[in-house]
Amino acid sequence: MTLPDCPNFKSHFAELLSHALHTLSNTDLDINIEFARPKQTSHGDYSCNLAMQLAKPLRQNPHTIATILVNAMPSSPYLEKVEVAGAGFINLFLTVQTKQQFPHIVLKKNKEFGCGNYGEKKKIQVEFVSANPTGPLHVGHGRGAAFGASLCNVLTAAGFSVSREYYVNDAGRQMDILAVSTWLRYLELNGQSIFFPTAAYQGEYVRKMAQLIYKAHGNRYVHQDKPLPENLFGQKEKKEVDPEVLLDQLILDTKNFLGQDYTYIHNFVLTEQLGDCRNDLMEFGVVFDTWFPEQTLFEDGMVAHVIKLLEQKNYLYQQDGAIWFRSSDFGDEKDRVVQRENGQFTYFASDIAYHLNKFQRGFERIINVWGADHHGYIPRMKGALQALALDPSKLEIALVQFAVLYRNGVKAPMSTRSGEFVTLRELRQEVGNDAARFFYLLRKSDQHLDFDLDLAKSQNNDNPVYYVQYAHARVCSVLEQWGENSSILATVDTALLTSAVELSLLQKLIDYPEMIDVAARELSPHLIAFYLRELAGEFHSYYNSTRFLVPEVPLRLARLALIASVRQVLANGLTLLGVSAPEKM
RNA sequence: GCCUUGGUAGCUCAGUGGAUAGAGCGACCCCCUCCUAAGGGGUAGGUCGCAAGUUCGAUUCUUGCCCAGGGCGCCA
Repeated sequence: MTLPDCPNFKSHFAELLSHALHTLSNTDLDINIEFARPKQTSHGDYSCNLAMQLAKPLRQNPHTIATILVNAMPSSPYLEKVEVAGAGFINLFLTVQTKQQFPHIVLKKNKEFGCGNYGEKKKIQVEFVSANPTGPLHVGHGRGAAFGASLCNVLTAAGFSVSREYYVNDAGRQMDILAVSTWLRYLELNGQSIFFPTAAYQGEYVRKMAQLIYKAHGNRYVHQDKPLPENLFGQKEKKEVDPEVLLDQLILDTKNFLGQDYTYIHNFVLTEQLGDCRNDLMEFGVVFDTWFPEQTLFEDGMVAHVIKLLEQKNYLYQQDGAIWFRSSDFGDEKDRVVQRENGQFTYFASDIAYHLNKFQRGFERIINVWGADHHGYIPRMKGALQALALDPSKLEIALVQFAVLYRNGVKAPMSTRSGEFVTLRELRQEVGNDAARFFYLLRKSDQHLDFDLDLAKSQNNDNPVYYVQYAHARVCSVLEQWGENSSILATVDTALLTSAVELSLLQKLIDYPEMIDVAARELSPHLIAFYLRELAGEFHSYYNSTRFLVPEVPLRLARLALIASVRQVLANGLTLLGVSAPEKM
């Protein structure tokens, strides 16, 4: 017997049971027929609780129903037997021959094994990271990057046409604060004794940018011909003065003072930080199809357009000098400002324009990967979409919790503005890209991640990533010692794979495509990391219990075909996670 | 106060409306004349936060409570 393709056993069995159900009852029972993978092998390869679900509506005991269903089930070439057990479980056992086909399927499909058609080539956009270019990426951003990149890989494998996007906040107040901070440091380099506000960016990288400007242009941006604004000097931060208000005043002063030169400083720091960010992510194996600058939304009038639209639909009003959007009409707790009293549009305003733009680009699904601290932002964004008569269900938000860092058992500060944080680059250098990527995905994205830096940095050999990679390297080593062309393994006889550990390993291979499918449906790339650890574990057991390079040629070939399949699946999974699959360790 | 996410082994965390709740680390005991010991096998370790409810069945769903993280800006 050969399997034509990679069958979806669960849906196949569901059809069989559905057929049986129809012969049993005329009533239209709307029951989802689901299968579980029992922990105990004596409970079969798949088990179904359909009979228990039917017990109440049919008013019969589940065991009787199960027996009737099993007798009415059409036969399947894949099934060895079907048993009724326990309280009324229907347990299905695959034939050994069916399982033994899988090395052939895996080795024939190679990199394609696990790919599915759930996505039906639909266009889907995933926006992630999108950190403000106001400083180096920190380990929190790293989590979003690792999650987003792997999610995109999984969605691609599941058959979507994925577009990866980074939204660049190059137009906001934070960029102004960075530009001013840099200019102040630059003034210091020029011997000016000025006051540096605590609310400005304190990081060392700001001084470095100031030095770059100083080296290239000397005192060009001091504008010695006129006195510096008074606000730069002697401003003790008094308690009654809001430091943010002070900062806004400083931005205004700086813009007025520098005139056209302000644009130079602003663009310089933006280019520097964005370039740094891009390189950092590239080294981390995270690439984007589109870098979308917020600035363009202002330049091409999109923001003005969207404000006008909302105004026409009467969703805006003026109060306290600002313009508000009626997001509370759409379930938000309160209305939100779109234009500040000082005339500046808020981040929210340009974000509405951005999302209108996303919808206009024709994506069937739009996924935003946000830090969980933005969860309160969701109702107003969806509200804005509704106000614009766009379908809010097309927009899905995947929340990623920030990583909370611990150093020497103490929570490490993670503020970009204060300049105290562990950067993604530092983390990558200390634990390596592979370990960092894997570590991030070893827990659910929407869960808090307690990241003990000392442990992570010292972990190295204990890190689960090496466990998985080692399994891959071991297979490579065995195949190398075997020394023949492994392409012949795709067609060798596998009927000699009969031990418990071999059958369990075969079943694990069978599970892979379904695991990918679930990971895509649930936007959960962490499932891959868990799967790989289990597969590697079963392989290591196999390795220790069974010798592969045995003298008997047919047995040797069968076992090599199995471990070559394991290697392929490990490599495929690691690729989705953005982790390398080394041939030697 | 409101929103949100958690509370599962000593620690870090998976998992599931089903059958005997798992892994890694840590502890203890074994296994290299043998394809890489970055490995394997075993032992110990649990009131699945507490209490009600729904259900044939709840650690899983609902509600309440306790504890903890995060969010509640004319920042992004």
